[in-house]
Amino acid sequence: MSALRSLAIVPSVSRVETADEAGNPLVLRLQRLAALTAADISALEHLSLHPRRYGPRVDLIRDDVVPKDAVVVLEGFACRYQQRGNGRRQIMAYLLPGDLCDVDAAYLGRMDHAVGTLSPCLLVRIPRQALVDLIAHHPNIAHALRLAKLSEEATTREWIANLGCRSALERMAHLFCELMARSEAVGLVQDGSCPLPLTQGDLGDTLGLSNVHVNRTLQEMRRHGWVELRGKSLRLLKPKQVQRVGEFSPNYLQPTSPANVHF
Amino acid sequence: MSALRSLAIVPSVSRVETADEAGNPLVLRLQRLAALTAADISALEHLSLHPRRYGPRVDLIRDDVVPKDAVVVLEGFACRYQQRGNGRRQIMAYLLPGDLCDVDAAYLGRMDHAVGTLSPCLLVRIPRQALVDLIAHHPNIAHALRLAKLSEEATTREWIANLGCRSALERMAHLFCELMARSEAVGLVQDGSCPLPLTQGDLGDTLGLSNVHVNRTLQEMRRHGWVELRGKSLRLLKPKQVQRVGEFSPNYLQPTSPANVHF
DNA sequence: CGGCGCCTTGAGAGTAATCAACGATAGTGG
DNA sequence: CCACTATCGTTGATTACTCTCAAGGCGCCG
Repeated sequence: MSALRSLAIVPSVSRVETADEAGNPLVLRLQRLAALTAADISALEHLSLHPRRYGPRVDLIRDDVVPKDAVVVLEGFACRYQQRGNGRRQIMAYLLPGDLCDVDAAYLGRMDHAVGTLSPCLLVRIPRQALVDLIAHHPNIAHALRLAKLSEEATTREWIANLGCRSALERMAHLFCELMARSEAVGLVQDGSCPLPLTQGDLGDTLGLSNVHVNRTLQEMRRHGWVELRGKSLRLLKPKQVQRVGEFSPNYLQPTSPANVHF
Repeated sequence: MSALRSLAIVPSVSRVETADEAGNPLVLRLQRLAALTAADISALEHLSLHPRRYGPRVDLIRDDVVPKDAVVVLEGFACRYQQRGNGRRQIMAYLLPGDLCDVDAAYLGRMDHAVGTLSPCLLVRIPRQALVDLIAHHPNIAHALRLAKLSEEATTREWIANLGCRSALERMAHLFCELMARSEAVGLVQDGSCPLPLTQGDLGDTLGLSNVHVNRTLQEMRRHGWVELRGKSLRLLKPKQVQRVGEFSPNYLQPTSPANVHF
């Protein structure tokens, strides 16, 4: 893995700070999952050429619709969610920068859930055919996308465990650890802080808690000196303790192919 | 869909009741997802030739291990689960007859969860290579497996919604509806009853409830006259009401390709 | 027959939801 | 520039759902 990482290192002196200041998050993400050639990287960057800005709380793919293309998040947080009859909303997955939503759009029928932005976002929509071509001509990318998908599935399972057998405090600790790790993987951690552009209501809809209880749980975390929330960013002051409380282990976020498993 | 179904109908007079009395559940399952040729069906049946019996509560794939092959359930219930540090177990998916576990074993690294039987089971393990060959030579099966995977993912998301924003009674109602629908899809519903070879403890580990509360919730469902639990089978006496309470809609269980969506 | 696992019941404790109100903040329009 | 409004965060009081602990019953298998 460290071998793969070193491929990603670009001398920062020579880098121009462009629109994507920190590098293309999709490239950063997939580079952690498979070795990419220069051609692979430029193909990915080509995909991200014409992103569009979206406001917060905007639906990208509505429930019950047949999606036409995939979505890549470049900036901001989006999510998969379901609006329930009793007025409640359940968020079933976060889409962070570098995440690709519905790669197999080609095989998808009607959506059983919606996809929408949480914060303001910079997004690219990728037509079905472009995705098919990409996968056909770039086996490394295809492999990385498969692993990314496995990672998403594992994350979904982890959320089930989170909701099913942890207290409010434990759930929140686990979620914060996950967000920190995922942010780190796409270069969004600065100074030990990662972005958290969510309202307490959003957190509640994620963790199955009321916004009032989210508020009190956050206060408890602050009281323990575990976390600091300032602006829209999160800092873990005592990462080890938060991980222990949330029973967090980052393995599920970075799946490896059998070929890569040596020990 | 009804066109697909009719392909599956075999004159029952001419059928010999063999070990798999009700037909191969894997075939039944995949036939609902794609049209299969006689060659496809015989290939699937060939896979299931040498099943093995397992007792209840037996681990099939342990946590933290690199799985070597996929598993098909022919009889009984298995599950994906995670054992948590606090002594709790969270079940993250049920594997019913006809379900194929870890089709992409070829791409899987270490498991982040375990797979084990709940009830006594009849199972087949399918070596990686056999699966790769099957997919390569049977495009219809490959397609059906993709849809089955989508169905599993949708089910996992649905469980998140179940845990995150429903009461004990609602969760249980939803789960029972799902089990009934999935059983129906593989010919396991007889007389309005489907198999439910689970203990109340298993249900608790699925729904994020204590076994005591599962017991009381079951009593409430019986008191309402909604369900009947006898032997190890479940009958919905007032299916409509149970569906309403659980906000259940079966769409997520049977994904369709865009090509199949006409209306 | 004894033991074990599972189901059942009761009592009490605790966690989280709901309801209601107020404060802070940011964006909007006059 | 400031009032205005909406959204979000915070707090208190009360309710309710679910858990834990404890004990007894039932049925099955050795």
